[in-house]
Amino acid sequence: MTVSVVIVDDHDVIRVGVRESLDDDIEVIGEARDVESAVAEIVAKAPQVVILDVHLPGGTGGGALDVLAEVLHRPGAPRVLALSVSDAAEDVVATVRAGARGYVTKSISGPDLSDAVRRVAGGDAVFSPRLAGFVLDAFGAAGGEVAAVDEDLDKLTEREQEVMRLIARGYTYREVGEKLFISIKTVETHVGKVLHKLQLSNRHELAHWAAQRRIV
Amino acid sequence: MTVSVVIVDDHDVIRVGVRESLDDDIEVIGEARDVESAVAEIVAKAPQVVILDVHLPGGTGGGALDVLAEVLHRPGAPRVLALSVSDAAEDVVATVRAGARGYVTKSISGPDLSDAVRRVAGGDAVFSPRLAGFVLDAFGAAGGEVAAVDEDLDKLTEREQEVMRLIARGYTYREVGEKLFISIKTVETHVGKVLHKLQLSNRHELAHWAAQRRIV
DNA sequence: GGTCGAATCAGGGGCTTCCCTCATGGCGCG
DNA sequence: CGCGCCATGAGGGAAGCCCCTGATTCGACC
Repeated sequence: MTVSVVIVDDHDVIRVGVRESLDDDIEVIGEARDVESAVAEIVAKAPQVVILDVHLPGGTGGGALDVLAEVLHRPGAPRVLALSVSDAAEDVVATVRAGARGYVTKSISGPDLSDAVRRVAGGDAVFSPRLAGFVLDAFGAAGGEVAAVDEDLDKLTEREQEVMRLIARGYTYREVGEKLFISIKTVETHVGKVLHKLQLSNRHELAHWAAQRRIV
Repeated sequence: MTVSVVIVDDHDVIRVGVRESLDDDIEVIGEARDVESAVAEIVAKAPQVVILDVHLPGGTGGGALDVLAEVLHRPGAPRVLALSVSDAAEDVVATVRAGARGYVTKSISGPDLSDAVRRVAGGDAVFSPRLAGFVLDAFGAAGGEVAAVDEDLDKLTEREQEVMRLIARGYTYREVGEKLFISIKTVETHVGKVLHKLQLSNRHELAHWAAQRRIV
């Protein structure tokens, strides 16, 4: 039985690589390079599986998550296999929570990728060995916890996000104030609220937090 | 005139993608997936151009830099086009200083990649538009400066590197002192020397510096 | 045996970070 | 209209960061 797939990745080179690496019993019926065209392509072509790059330009929720949100709630939704260069726990967990049925890194071999696609099409969940631990930790241990990871960012107001980004990049309070034309004390207030809302204790953790979700 | 190339990348998918994206007048005569086999392959096949992934496993100097060091000093050395997901200034500058004749990111299109290969083969230097600025800054402004970037790390003593790593991870001076069983003042001294030797001005820049070379 | 670098540490000064309280003006919502 | 939320900002304090000078010990090297 052949499996139909749509490939979503913003890098031409990688789309070609994925397409050429897949076995003959997997048919590529569409490709897309950003959030908007991915959604359109998936709806139009209705593939069995979507191979989805996690770091995708466009959209508002961080790329791939937008596609998942848009596509999975429809009837006859495809199974989604996430493909990423990142093996950061946050990325994996967020993507799986958003509905991906598998998550493999780009270091996967051609045959293994084909195998992963077939297994996802058949209903299995597929994870690279080193990622399985993250997923089990996040779901097994947490029990019924299904809180969305991304809502953290939504808790911040516009201004807070703006300040947060600059702080995460290493600017001092003074420099942030000069950039945004506000006083240093206002910057302090914003930073204080950001740290509190995100349950962080200092600017280093904030920088790390932002780096993990590629906000910087 | 056809151009001969060797492709070096640890990801099967990307090697396939690059190979398939190249025009017919570019002949792939070899491939490699780590530092050691890359050097062997390049020496054996003597291609005109090497397409080299910047983040390569193996070796001691951070992957691609090892390959460059090993290959470029020989007679009849190939031209090297660096290929990377990263557009970080440090990566670019280090790679170019090590002898690469071009640097493009994986977001490049197939035709553009082929064009870049041909131009590098012909002796041009090729950089993605957004990277050109970094290169010009690093070389134009610095004049005849050719200092190796990696020697920066060598300038640090054992103890300084140890302290540097912990600071880069966000530990406070006090915490570093407790971890290493030395006083906070000694930590301050070490950090001061590290910052001076690396020409950095605070611990945030240090964290960024360390992250760029994957020291953390 | 003297010199030099590495590692250890102290004191102090100036700035930055983080937290606390408090206050004002604007804007939307019931 | 009052209530809450947001953005703005002030004052003050404890802790952290960065820099400076200066000092001791120890081992390596000539």
